[in-house]
Amino acid sequence: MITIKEIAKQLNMSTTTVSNVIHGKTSEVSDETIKIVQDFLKKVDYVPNINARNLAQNQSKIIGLALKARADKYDNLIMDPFVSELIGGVEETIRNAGYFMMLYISSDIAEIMRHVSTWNVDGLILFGMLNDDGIRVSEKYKKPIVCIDTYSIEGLKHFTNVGLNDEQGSYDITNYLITKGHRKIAFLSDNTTGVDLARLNGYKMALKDAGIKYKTSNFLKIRPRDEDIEESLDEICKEIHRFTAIVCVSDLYAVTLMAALEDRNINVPEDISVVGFDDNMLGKYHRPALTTVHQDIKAKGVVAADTLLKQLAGEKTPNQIQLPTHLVIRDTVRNIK
Amino acid sequence: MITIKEIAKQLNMSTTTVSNVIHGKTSEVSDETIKIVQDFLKKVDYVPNINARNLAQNQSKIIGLALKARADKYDNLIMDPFVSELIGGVEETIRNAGYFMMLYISSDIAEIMRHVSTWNVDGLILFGMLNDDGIRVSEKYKKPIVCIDTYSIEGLKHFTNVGLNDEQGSYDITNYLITKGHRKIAFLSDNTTGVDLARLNGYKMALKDAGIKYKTSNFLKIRPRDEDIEESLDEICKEIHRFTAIVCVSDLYAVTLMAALEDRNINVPEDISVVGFDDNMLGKYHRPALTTVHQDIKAKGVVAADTLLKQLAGEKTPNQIQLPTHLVIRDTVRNIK
DNA sequence: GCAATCTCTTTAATCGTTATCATAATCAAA
DNA sequence: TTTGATTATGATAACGATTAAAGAGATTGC
Repeated sequence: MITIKEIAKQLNMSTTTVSNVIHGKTSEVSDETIKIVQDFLKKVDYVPNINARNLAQNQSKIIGLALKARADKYDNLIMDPFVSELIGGVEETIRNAGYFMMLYISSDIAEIMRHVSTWNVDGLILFGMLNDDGIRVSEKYKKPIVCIDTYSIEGLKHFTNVGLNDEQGSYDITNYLITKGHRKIAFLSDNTTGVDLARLNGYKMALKDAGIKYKTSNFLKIRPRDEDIEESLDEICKEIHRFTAIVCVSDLYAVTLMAALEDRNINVPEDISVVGFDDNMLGKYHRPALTTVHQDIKAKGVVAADTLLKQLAGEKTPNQIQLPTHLVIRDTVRNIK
Repeated sequence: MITIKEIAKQLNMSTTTVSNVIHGKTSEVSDETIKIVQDFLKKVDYVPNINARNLAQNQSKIIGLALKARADKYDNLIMDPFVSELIGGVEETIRNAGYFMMLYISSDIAEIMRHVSTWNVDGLILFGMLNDDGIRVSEKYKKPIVCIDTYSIEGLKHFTNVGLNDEQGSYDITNYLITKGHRKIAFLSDNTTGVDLARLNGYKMALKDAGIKYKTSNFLKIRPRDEDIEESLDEICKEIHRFTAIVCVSDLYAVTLMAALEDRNINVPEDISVVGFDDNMLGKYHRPALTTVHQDIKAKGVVAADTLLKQLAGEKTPNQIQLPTHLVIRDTVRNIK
């Protein structure tokens, strides 16, 4: 690899001049010299040594994307088929801005922060990572952080969050069921924190606005995608007769549930209506096709990256950015009016 | 951020001594000094400046993972839901070995190589990237490269490839159909290169071994996931009556096809049998559940990363590593014997 | 007692860029 | 002709870590 010093020597000029040309400081260099240097740079296929540059400028041009991962491999964001869209959105955006992406998959926010300071990472995107515990660690880190899908109150005070109006989306689809005559509506999820809690609240609010009382027995708890999921599906299917519709916290669970229902000869939507949230392939190719709430997961990545880039450029950004959702009406809801 | 120089000054010793302790060169430093330095390092929470270190050592501890991406967003590896598993496999493996991962999503191999030399990347994993054209560019790059799912003859001469025995997997599932009495078997794919070609060949070979003649009309061409897919599905469904079974090049296409069949009241497996390849969620949650060929996509990433790490350590590795596949018999094949 | 041998520590060069400041050259105005 | 301003170029010190080579003390052997 050829260096600036070597180029300067071969062209009989100083490193400063070469460096100025590289950085387009045209006012400092004569047109003639600029041409000579540029031609030579092209000829020798010069690539800067980024370590030297970053050392001199105390920067890195790296943006970190940290994804939550638990030891339990089935509850691991990277195992979710649709994160790759988000990753793609982030990568594309930051590469267009001249940055690089370093990907961390870990549950240990302290470990990530250590990496991040080692590499002098310019900014960080946290996806699904930030609990109140992580805030303390992240605060030490003086560079911009943007979170995705965080509902931590503490976190929102300190960092920008990009997410959906999960509550509204969930409200809308529950309300859609109600307009179709459903009143006995269950909610299916595997936990009641973060995004899932917001979706649960939207569901509850729609019930309330329709004058339907929410009982805890309306909540169907499914196990995460692990060995016990079959057992919990079995329990859920036994409860099904109490409802005419089920709001699932995600398309994945909606499709999982529908497979289990079909195995037990319970028909969707004739016997029970099912709706999801996310609008991904899983529901799109299912038959009957899943009625669900659409979100643009790639856009989440793009917007988060854009926001971070703005912060790096010194711009102010809002604390909370909510991307829109909309209903996708397909074939899993029966009109029972 | 505290530097070695500053630490040395505060402890009244030289940077060399501090550096030696950091690098565990215990033979060079007295036990007493080691303890003093280590305690101090912990106290001030020292993190090395990686740019300075890499500059001095001419390395980067970065491994690049390059994924093919076309401008056409529907034929883009990162849009494939199941790449994320592979990414996770790579990341986990290299992080455990003290490396970092930089992700490139691009179709321009020259651009990637430029990034890679800028960053002094220690090694590279190419997924779906390497055509004969890319070889020339990659050869200039003197560091280890491991490919995933490459069938380029030229490429295999130069770089290690990690993949499946796609031919065998495809042979096996076609053969399974034959043992169930099928003889009029179509093959569905969107192209005939690389992995898809290998799978096509396996299918053809199984046909041949069973004394069944392959005709070009057996090949059903589906369009990639873009606007025209519906049109091509329509054409395919009209041809369906000529066959009793269809071997799809992937689970994704199998599921896409089955949705289209259902929309036309053609039943699987009563009217036609369908099999896939990959064994992912899509087929698992479909009803009837998809009979398919299993591959471990995360393992691909892990093995590729392991192989690269071995090469970085100076070990020799085989030119070609093929991971096993196996049949997953579910409910989309009818016995017509 | 003196050189030889170990231990441990220090000095200083190096990696490739950037950035500050100084110098040199050119030109115009006073 | 001096002065000042402008433009082009050069010399050199950072940036933070690694590392070869030299130096300083302490210990040993004869």
